[in-house]
Amino acid sequence: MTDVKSTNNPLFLREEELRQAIELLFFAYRDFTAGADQVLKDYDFGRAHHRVIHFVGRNEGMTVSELLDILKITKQSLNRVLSNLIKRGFVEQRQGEEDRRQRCLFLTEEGRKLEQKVSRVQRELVANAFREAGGDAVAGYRKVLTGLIDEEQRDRVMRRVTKP
Amino acid sequence: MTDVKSTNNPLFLREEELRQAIELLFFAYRDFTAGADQVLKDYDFGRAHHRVIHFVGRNEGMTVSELLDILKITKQSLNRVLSNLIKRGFVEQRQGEEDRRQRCLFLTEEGRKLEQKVSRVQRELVANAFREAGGDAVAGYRKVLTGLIDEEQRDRVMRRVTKP
DNA sequence: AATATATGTCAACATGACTGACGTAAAATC
DNA sequence: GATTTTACGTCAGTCATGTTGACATATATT
Repeated sequence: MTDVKSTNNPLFLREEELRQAIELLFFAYRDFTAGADQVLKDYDFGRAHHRVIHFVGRNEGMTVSELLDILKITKQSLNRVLSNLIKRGFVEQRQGEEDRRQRCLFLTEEGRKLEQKVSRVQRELVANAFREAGGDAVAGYRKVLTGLIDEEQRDRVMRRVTKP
Repeated sequence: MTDVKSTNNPLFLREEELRQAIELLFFAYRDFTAGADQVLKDYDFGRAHHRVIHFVGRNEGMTVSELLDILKITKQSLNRVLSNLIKRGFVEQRQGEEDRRQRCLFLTEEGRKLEQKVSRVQRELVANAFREAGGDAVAGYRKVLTGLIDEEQRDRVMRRVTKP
């Protein structure tokens, strides 16, 4: 039987390298989200609330359907967390000026405070990782992660990420 | 009022850079998992099953508690998916030889096939991103993601990731 | 012999996703 | 002006996956 693991088999090395990259992403994402989750628990909010606060914070005045498009969840799913956030005064809605069917979303003062608090934890984690890794590594991180985004939507997503 | 967004304010640039890095991670992870989820749906398996198959595949003979430690979920949670995988013949348990309380976990032939199938989708995605980004970028990706892993456990996790 | 550990299991519950159906107001189109 | 489409909300039921807490069983360790 052929020794697939032979050191000189470039295909195996490639596969192993890819498997490691995949696992690395799993562990990094797990620990990356852990800090924010901890803070949110004090408010009885979960990751779903966080995502709403994050994206509304970065796109003040965005509509509900824009948010749905980013999150890729159903409106019923969104509605549960969104109406909760509104009821508890972290997010507010204003009728669209041009199209009055739209509900434009904004963070309240309270919402902005929470966003800052949670974001800070994550930013500090990423800042440390960036500092340790160095500028070239950061550029590489960006390149690779960009390449992981669904090609069909990559441009649109990247415009959203880098625009605000 | 001070213009916090002034182009010459390095603090703002830093914060914006970090926010973009965070969002990038969110979108990349979302799309990275989408492909695997699709395949798993055909088997009526979810992400939880995938994680078990992945880690058992990469650590044949690992014990239940090792797996629990990696996944950071409760044994009750694990048990639901694990017993399902066993019942359906994708994973098997063997009593530990040294410590007979332990249940060592292995993929069956069927399990290995599924693991390959799902892994392949993800590996192709990552391979494309790596190819587009280039070798230096890949090194940077690894450095940064490693830095995102909880410092306390980083060495242990990295040994696990790179060992097998 | 007593205690600790590895695992399994029952029961109840929370979160956040889903589908499907239906309603309402406003915009767009015929 | 009537009709259709769009943006959003909502009710109802389901599913996947996580949680706590309590308890059982076999095996190791002390």
